[in-house]
Amino acid sequence: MSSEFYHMETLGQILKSKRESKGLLLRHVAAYMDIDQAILSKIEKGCRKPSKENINKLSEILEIDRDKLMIQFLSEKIAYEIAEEDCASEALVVAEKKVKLIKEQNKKLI
Amino acid sequence: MSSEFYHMETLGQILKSKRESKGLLLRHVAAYMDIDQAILSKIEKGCRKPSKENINKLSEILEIDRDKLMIQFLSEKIAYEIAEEDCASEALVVAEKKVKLIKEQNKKLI
DNA sequence: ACTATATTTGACAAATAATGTCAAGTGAAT
DNA sequence: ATTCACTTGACATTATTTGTCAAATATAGT
Repeated sequence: MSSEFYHMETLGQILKSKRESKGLLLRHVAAYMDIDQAILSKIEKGCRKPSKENINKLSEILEIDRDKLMIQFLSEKIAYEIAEEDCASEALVVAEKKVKLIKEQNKKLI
Repeated sequence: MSSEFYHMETLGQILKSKRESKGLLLRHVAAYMDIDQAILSKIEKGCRKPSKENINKLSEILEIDRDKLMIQFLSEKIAYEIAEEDCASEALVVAEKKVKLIKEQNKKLI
């Protein structure tokens, strides 16, 4: 039933497998991103959160759709933040409504 | 169409209206919570995030269902964090899947 | 096993953000 | 004008995040 999610890739796994499939070393990618390779290693290992700029650079050099990476990044961050709460799922449903509302309001301002 | 959300109350509004309907002053509630009343004022104004302990105390003294407050709190935090992203809604859908997965895995560990 | 190279890890400092405290400020009611 | 409730901003303190570096570990070739 939940088996479809069992092998859900983490952001780090996506990044690492893509980097390796392109034959790039940590230092190549880190140099392009202008960060220490230790940080990139930790991002791949999931011990460190990438910044948005990191995400942008990674999507460029690894040729991964930026939205795909960003969705991965945001969803991991959110899930990690709230998973311990019993009402986590309900909060997400309400959050979706709020996001839609905020977006509509932003539209009107343009 | 989105009018049902138009008057969606914020956490601060819920807290303030409930406090006032109970005839409590900021300093009463703040004393019970063991925080400076300036902080409580900012929480009601939305300029300050309450801690989980704050939420617990508030739900007690204002007699608001703790889950209702927590959902309000978490959903606001999440929506605020990601609303600027185009892929915010998609991220929330993925986050829900991840939360469910994490919860199932936690069950198995018990 | 030795070497060279790639990756991972931990310690530490620096920068940034969250939090608490306080006093001055605003506004409404008397 | 005084009082009371609330709000705001400045400031210090504390916690968290971030960057840097070197040592440790793993991996592959010989």
